[in-house]
Amino acid sequence: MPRAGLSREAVVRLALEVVDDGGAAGFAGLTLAQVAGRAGVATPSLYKHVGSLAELRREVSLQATTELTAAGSRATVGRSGPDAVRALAHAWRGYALQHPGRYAATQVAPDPDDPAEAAHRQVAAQGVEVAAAALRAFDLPDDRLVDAVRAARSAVHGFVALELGGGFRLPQGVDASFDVLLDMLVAGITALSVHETP
Amino acid sequence: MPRAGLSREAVVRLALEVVDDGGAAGFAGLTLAQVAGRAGVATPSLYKHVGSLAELRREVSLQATTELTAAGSRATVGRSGPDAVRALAHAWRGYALQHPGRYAATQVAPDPDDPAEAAHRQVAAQGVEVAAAALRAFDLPDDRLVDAVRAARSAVHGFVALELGGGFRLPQGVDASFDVLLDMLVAGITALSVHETP
DNA sequence: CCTGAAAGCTACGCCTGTTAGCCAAAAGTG
DNA sequence: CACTTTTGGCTAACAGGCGTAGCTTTCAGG
Repeated sequence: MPRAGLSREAVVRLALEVVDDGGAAGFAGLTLAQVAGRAGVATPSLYKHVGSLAELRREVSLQATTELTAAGSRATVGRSGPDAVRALAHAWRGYALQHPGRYAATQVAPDPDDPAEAAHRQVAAQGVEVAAAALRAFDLPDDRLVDAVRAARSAVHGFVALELGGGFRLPQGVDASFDVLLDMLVAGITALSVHETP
Repeated sequence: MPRAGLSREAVVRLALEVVDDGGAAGFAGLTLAQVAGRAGVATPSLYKHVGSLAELRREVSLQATTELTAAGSRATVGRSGPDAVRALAHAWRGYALQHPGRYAATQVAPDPDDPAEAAHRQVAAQGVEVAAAALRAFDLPDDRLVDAVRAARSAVHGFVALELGGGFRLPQGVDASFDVLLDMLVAGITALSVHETP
């Protein structure tokens, strides 16, 4: 009986394939049996490379969050102000539409206390950092910056979540609605900065 | 052996208890075994009242959606314009914070084709109707109204989803951030109506 | 070449949901 | 009141999930 030549990285890669193939429910439907099936291996064999299903899910989540952060960072380099906000939002939505399963994995917040999730917390913080940097040109004070980042994340995540969940019945005009939402967001952030000048 | 005196309604009620006790993950963690445990009954006995776990979940989802729609409707009677938008948003968030499990149940969109989910589709449509009515005073044309409703749902749902999921690390200022988000939303919808006057 | 670690495997336990079939309790009927 | 039918429980069993224990085989290093 020859070996399959698995490794921790290979198992995570196969898990990502399973998540990708499962659509928006791919992350919730991730199962060790499916990963083992793709690897051509019996399920318990995976435990030689991964501690548990929960750990594998954390690994997938970390990978997806890293990708999402990178996409946001890539989209905003060389941009500032409203341009940066729109580019960031489109990058987020684009990632979510292209990788619905991975995007769902992105939305599990890491446990603030678990030391095993330190890396996860760090990359999540980097993502917020990217958003904050995109808003730098608005010159907001710290507490308003927090409000603005939260508003941006809420607007985009809410839209994408509803879109992926089938919450928008009329398929037409979804892109246009997103642009309208971004208009509101940009105008709102701009107003925030204006009101701050004494 | 005495009977437990169950009924379909009683099973759904117990399922709602399980969902409530499970926090934000209560809906995902709903299990027939837990419901049976609360009813003091063996798991297979539930099948005399409910066709499957999926059907029970649909029932819970229908109930929760009905409640959320009612809360929105109650909050907006006698209000219009920005006042109505804010009241609706606060009603949505209030329901989500008070009943995180049921709110999660609210977010599963009914299958557009399944005839068994006709009631679910109807009450979901009523919820959108309530939102559209709250925006009536802005006098938006139809396509802009769709954009505005989507923006409102996206902003509030996104905020609540991140809040419940632990996405906001700093516990302070969350209420204030929500109010800032609503300021942006109201201003954005107002701007939509202004731009429409030729 | 030999030894030991690593990577597979099977078997098992416990948890889900679900179906089948049995039996007693309740409800309807002459 | 007695009898029959329906109904709401039960146990047994199966499939499929995660996870553990222990065995065997492969591979790498001395």
